[in-house]
This record gives sequence, structure tokens and C-alpha cells, in this order.
Amino acid sequence: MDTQKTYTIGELARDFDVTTRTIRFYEDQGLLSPRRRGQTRIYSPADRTTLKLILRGKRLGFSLAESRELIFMYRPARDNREQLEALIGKITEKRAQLEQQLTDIRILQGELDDAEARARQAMENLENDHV
Amino acid sequence: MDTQKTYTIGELARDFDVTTRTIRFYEDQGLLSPRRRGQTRIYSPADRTTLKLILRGKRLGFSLAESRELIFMYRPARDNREQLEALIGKITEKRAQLEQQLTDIRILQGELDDAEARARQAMENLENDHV
DNA sequence: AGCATGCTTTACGTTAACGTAAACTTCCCC
DNA sequence: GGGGAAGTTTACGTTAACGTAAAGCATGCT
Repeated sequence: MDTQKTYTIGELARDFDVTTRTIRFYEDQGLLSPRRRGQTRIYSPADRTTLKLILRGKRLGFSLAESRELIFMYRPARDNREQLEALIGKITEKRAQLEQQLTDIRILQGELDDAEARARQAMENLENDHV
Repeated sequence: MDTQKTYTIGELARDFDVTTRTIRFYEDQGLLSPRRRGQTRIYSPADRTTLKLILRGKRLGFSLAESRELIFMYRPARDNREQLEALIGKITEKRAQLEQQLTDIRILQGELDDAEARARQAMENLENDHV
């Protein structure tokens, strides 16, 4: 069946809260390749997923170049041995980076707890001084 | 005692693997305010910590503006009630953002596991085809 | 027919976060 | 006392990731 849902650029833009310019820009950068009906871009569910990956990458501070790598890691890309080993190398690197981010986040969470506790304490003090 | 260790800009640059230009840029942006001995900048352990915070922020994809907020969250800053409530609001927001990042990371980790498994499988297949 | 909506391309503009270069002082060393 | 190394200011350059027009086609209402 050819009954796959498709999306216009405007729909994707609304759904993910980005501008159409942004989506076209990602295409320029080789991250998306939607089909065309005439001039008009038609996005598949797969395209939609790719966009989701890019935006997730952004939330983690990745550049588009990094996100592109991650996306292509996911497409097996008919490889020879060297390429596969290089791929595994990159995966290992990314994993290390993610671990670093995890520890960074945990530390920051602790600091936020701290900061909030102090803020609440300061508010209590205000109350008391006021009385 | 005034026996606090101090650092030159070059030392900090080496220690954190950034350029001196970068450190001066952060000062321009109001993130660092080292003492001066004549013209020369002298960094305290506190300055060093601030720099560490900025770089951790970068690893998490924060802008310098965001890092600046985080840094000032940590300095109690003599507040009234409104300010304190605004502060707590920001802390809550940041926490939500960090939670989002955590889930993003976990999903990505799973995908990396996946990708590596497939890559290893592809390598095995290569061996076999070759034999 | 006329007009709004939503798509398209082309192209110049903008912001953040530095890089890079030039020209100058200060200090130390032999 | 002449380098060299490390600091300084000033200023223009660069890259990524879009923003912001401008001008034009296609479709669908009324």
C-alpha cells in the first residue's frame, strides 16, 4: 500500500514549532530530502523522524554537522570493514560525550537544589525580619 | 591570610584548554571580573570556578547568556521577595530542561547501542561472505 | 474574476562566539 | 642592552544557524 501519511512543510513547522525557513535550511545542509510533487515538498514519516532527531540533537547542544553524523550512523550505508570500524569508533566517542553530559547534568541538578534551598531560606528570613 | 592561590590568564588557558582570547571574551561578556596587577589580569580560585561553570555549560549546549544566569543564581544577590520568586521560577525551568536532556540522552544511548550492534553484525557478515 | 493562503526560489542581513592579526608594554635572562 | 616570552588593547574577520524580505506560482473560495 502507498497509504503512508505525508506532511507539508507548514504542518511540520507547526508540529515541531520551527519555521519553514528552518526546515528548508536543514534540507540545504543535506539533512532532509523530501519528495516533490511539482515544486512542493512532500515529507514522509521518515523525514519527520529525521527532523525529530535533529531537534533532539539541538536540545543536547549538537551542531547540525554532529546531528548529520548521528543520522547517517543510523542508515547502515553498505560498508566495508574500515568504514564499519570507523563507525564503531565514532559511536564510542559519542557515548563518552553523553556520559560526560550525564555527569555534568547531575552536578548541575545538585547545584540547583542548593540554590533553591538557599533562596527559600532567604525568603523565610525576609518574613522574619519583616515581623 | 592572603595566601590564596592565583592564576595568570595563560595558566587558566592551558588548564582548561581554551585560548586566552576566549577568556578575555568571557570577561567582555561580564562573566569574569579578575583583579588587576597593573594591566595584568589576576585570577582567583573563584574566577577559576566560574570559568569551569561556563565550560560545563558549553558542554550542555548552553549559551553564554544562559551560563551567566546560572552563575548569578549562585550568587545570592541581596534580594527582595519578587526577585527570589523569579529566581525560584528560573530554577524550576532549568530543572525541567535538564530532565528533558536526560531523557534525550537516554534515548540516544539506546540508539547508539542499536547502531553498534548492527555495525558489528555487518562486520560478521562481511567475514562470512568473504570465506 | 479577484483575492487570500500557502507554497516556491533568491538573496541579503543578523547574532553568538570566538579567531586572527597588529602594535605595544613588561619582565626576565645572558 | 638586546632578545624572547607572556601579557595588554584595538579591531577587523569568520562560521553556524537561521531571520527577513521580495517576487512569483498554484489552488480554492466567494
